[in-house]
Amino acid sequence: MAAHDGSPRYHHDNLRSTLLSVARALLEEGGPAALSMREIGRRAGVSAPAAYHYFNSLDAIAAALAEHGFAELSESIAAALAGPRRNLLAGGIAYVAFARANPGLYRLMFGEGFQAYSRGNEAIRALRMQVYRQMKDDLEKHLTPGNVPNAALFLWSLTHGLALLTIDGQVEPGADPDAKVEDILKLAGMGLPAAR
Amino acid sequence: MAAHDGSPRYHHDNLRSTLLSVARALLEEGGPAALSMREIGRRAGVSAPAAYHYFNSLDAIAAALAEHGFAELSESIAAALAGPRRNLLAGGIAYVAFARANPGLYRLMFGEGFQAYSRGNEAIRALRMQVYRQMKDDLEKHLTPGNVPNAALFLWSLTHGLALLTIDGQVEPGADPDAKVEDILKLAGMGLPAAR
DNA sequence: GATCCAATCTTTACAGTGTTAAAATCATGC
DNA sequence: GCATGATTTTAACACTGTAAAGATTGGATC
Repeated sequence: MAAHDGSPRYHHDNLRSTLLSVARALLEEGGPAALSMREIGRRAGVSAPAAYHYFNSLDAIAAALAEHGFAELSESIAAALAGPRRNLLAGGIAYVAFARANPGLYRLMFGEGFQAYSRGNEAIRALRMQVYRQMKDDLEKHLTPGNVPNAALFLWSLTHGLALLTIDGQVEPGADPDAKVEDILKLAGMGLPAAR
Repeated sequence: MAAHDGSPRYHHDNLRSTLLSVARALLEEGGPAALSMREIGRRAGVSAPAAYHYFNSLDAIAAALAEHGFAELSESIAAALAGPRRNLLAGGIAYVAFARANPGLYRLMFGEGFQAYSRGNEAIRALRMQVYRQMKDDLEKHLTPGNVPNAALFLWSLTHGLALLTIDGQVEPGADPDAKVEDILKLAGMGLPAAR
């Protein structure tokens, strides 16, 4: 079969990355539960078992997507921390913005997503810890060392919780979502408003 | 067939509640992903379609479990708020303790759990909002009204995030988990420790 | 250029799932 | 004692992930 026409070729050009991008689209359309080997194959114009040449299982595809996601998230936070505002608040805003922009991916990264309680999760837990570490490292520039561990867990819990509640539709978005996030995260810096 | 011997009877005595308790056990063993119509039937000693006399779908069983969970959680929080400490801190500790005691259920209540983005979730979102409302109502006793919305979202995010990170194994438990939770939640009341 | 090889993809098949439809069984009213 | 309605079963359909075996292809070697 000639290679220059549009007819479907037996050898796909770059199947591995096609599979991943198709899977990502699927993930954002229907959440982690919508990831399906057969549907991925279908959309890539290939039969389902073809994917097994590049990934051992559906979980492996999910893990690759999550890995990408962690890299993106980490980079996005780093950019915010190094940006014009140069502070933790900017990092937190970037964190929640990432979740809002990629809700399916964020759920995959931090939700059950995988066969819950199974092995593959070890790698994911490590990647999560890396995000945590990133936050912690920045905190060390601002706090006395003894306070860092609790402060880090405090901030991570707050940001993570806010991100999840946001993509779960439990927060009415409002006109400027970033501003709303900023309002909430600011409370972390000054504690609760004064009692009346 | 006589009814007084131990032989399996055609009519199960109280199948509906048996199904629910079996499902709950399954949920805590393997998380929301482990919920399976056929396995539920198997454990209840009944064939799978039997369950359809009491529930329209697997999602309906999950929804019933979640509903129970919200009632339990709400009651547990209310008890803490009315208990000897009578403050929000006690409520937050109870909240996280509930998640730690019922991780599978908590994930079902607040995770994807269901066919993500599907209809059934409307009821769940409403039940979540009820928990939120409970927290908000208590906050109104302590804050000037204008501050309540943001403070409530702030506290819910923090508590929810901490609960999830805890059951996801991202927080090293330590000797007294409740004390650790208390340490973190206390930071909400006084903001971050002073900069050095 | 012909031939072989390894990589790539397809077909086929198996075990499992949720769910529906029809048939069987039972408990209970008359 | 029998019919009725509630309960449960069996059989079947369409779907899933994945393993095994075969078909196809591009590229290296002669």
